[in-house]
Amino acid sequence: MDLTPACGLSIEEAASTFAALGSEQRLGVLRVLVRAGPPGLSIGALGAAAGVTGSTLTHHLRILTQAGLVQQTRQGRSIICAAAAFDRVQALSGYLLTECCADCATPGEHDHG
Amino acid sequence: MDLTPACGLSIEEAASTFAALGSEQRLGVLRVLVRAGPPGLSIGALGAAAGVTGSTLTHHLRILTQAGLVQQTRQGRSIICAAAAFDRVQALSGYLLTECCADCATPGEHDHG
DNA sequence: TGTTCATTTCGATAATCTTAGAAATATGGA
DNA sequence: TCCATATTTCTAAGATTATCGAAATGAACA
Repeated sequence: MDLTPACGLSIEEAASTFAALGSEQRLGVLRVLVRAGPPGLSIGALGAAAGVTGSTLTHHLRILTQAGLVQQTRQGRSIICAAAAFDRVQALSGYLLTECCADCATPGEHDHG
Repeated sequence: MDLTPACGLSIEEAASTFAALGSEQRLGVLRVLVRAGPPGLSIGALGAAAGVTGSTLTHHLRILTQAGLVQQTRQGRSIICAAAAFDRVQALSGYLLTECCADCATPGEHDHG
């Protein structure tokens, strides 16, 4: 039986991506990063803005990067980080909305109120 | 300074909701539940279908319920669980899309391809 | 090549999460 | 009341995650 969902995320990928977002610290980092926009921020600047530095920041950044939520590019001595949340969040909501609900509901009908 | 986002989720709520989804086991439980649709399933039936039982299931169910992803109703001897993922996923994507990106992008412009 | 700045790896500790068995609680029925 | 069923609480072990300081690596520049 094929369990691969339509949105292209396996249950393992979905879980680890959700887990990557499941930390206030990382959500804070991502927040700074997303607000910084396409140009991104160096890891140093990011750490200063988010209140996380050194090896701890490296740790969280690895998790966010592996989840595809952040992209890194070397620029001179620094490493520039930029958020890539749009696609991921769409894939994530797609995971629950399309994959999980394929049998029981039509996505698009759900209402917020 | 007010950090409350437009989508109504605080960073703490967002993080704990993401964390609730950040487990293959819980994602599996939620999957069964969402596919079961509005009528829901008893905890026993849910556990049997998802391959999780007893205290472990109680544990995961508490997390999902506290995150607002699952709702429980007593029905005779059993407790019926039903998924409430639609609203939450919308709030969650809203969190990243609206709250995080308020300064740098207009939600709605992001494209999947 | 040597120096400096930026980031990572290493190593250790504390904290949190997961899982599960056994006992306890709650509900419905005889 | 007594019994059977359904779920939870208690308790504890094992696994994973978070955090941090110090040393190490990588890149640019004199």
